[in-house]
Amino acid sequence: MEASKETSKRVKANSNGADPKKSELAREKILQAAKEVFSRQPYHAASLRAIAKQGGFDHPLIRYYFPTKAALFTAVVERIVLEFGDAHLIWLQDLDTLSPSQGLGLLVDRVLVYDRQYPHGTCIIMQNIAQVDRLDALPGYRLVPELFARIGSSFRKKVPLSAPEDEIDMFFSCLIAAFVNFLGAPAAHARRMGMDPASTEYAQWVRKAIMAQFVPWLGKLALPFSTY
Amino acid sequence: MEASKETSKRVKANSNGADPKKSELAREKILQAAKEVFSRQPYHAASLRAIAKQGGFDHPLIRYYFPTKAALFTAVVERIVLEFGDAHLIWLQDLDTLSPSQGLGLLVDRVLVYDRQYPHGTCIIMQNIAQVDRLDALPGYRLVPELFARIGSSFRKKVPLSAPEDEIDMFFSCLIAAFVNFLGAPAAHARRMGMDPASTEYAQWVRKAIMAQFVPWLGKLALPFSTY
DNA sequence: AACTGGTTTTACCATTTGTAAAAAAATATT
DNA sequence: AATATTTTTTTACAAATGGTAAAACCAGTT
Repeated sequence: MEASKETSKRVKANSNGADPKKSELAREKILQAAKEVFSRQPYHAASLRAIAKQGGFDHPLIRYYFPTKAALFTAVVERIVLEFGDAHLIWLQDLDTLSPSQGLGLLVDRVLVYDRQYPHGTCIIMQNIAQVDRLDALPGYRLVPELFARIGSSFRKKVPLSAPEDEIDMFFSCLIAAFVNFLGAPAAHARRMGMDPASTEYAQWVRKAIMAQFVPWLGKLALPFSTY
Repeated sequence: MEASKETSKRVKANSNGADPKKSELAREKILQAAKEVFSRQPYHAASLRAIAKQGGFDHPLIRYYFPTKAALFTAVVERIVLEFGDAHLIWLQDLDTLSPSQGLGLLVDRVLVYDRQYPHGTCIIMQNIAQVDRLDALPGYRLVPELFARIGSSFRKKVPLSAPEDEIDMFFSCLIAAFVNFLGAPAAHARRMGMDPASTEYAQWVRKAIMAQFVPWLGKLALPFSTY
């Protein structure tokens, strides 16, 4: 019997006494393969067969766990948005006591470490970001702007700045755009300087670039009477 | 008889006495429709039929002027790269006598005016930039990194700075990335602030954002003994 | 050993895609 | 006006895609 509803299958797998490993593992295997492929190609260019080949299974297996391609992509986006949703809270911890340079440096380091471990998130976002004005063509992708909005309000809360709200929003927009750009399309920038997009050399380049762009600006936004 | 070679048709159209308008106009009409569609969708998601519908003709007409979809996309990319290749020389004129703030301001204004008149270039670049590590899948797209490299060396020549070459390259990479990002995917950023991506309000936002990010940095890179 | 449930594969379908050739229409040439 | 040439449309096709159903497989249970 096939899993028509999102949860019914998992419930079933859990309910039949034995460990739910088999089904859960297969679902995970599919999600992982999809993540891989969707991070290399935009939604419409990625095919279910390519995902199946990537994961070493046959493409109708996908349908057993996800009713449509749209549902699979949505699940992938949900996953990475959840991961970012947890991670960004940690990224922003304990920055308020630091100087602009120290604080932003710590933030960048945290993001870079995260991106090394989970490199797919930014890539999937970047692959499809130019299509955000057609959200109907990108199932589930509306979660991405929503995520950015949430990270934005976290940022405003956890990094209190004295500047007017507009300017802080602008700063944040540019910062997150830079991260998505440099981490989500590393080849576009690394190749220009003859670097390997996956190298630590490039990661250090990104660090330096973001610091150079944003530290002076952040300094201007920071509380003038704050004691670092 | 069909135009197999790129130029043979045009030559023929020119050679038969009368004005070459008909053929040239049709070719232009197709290129224009393709530009429109390719600026809304990445290469693989855009179909020849969608382009034909956009231009109000039947899709096999495309093949009469362009042997394949790849050739059409290449022609579009060649076109926008040529346009940028002319335009960027003007953008960079007479900046060297200005202060970082004045010079960058003028540059940004020039780019914004250009982008308002030719909004497709940055969009087409942005739609496909995340696939730049698979140039075999994007016919003609290699011209884009090549263009960026050329603009980069123009920048270094026309805007002489005292900083080490690495830093200037880094500055330029970030600047062009910001332009491509903000102008090539305007909806992604404008919507976040509740703006219309095509509005002058958003254009002014982009101006302010780029100035805030890059003026202080440029100040550090500028010749310390230069007289503005 | 036979059965039962969940899981995976095989085979297939309708649609869309890029491409192709031939027919039709429009234009130019004599 | 009749013919030749160029341009456009009609029609068709093979490949790839998302989706579907049925068969095969596999693990426990009886």
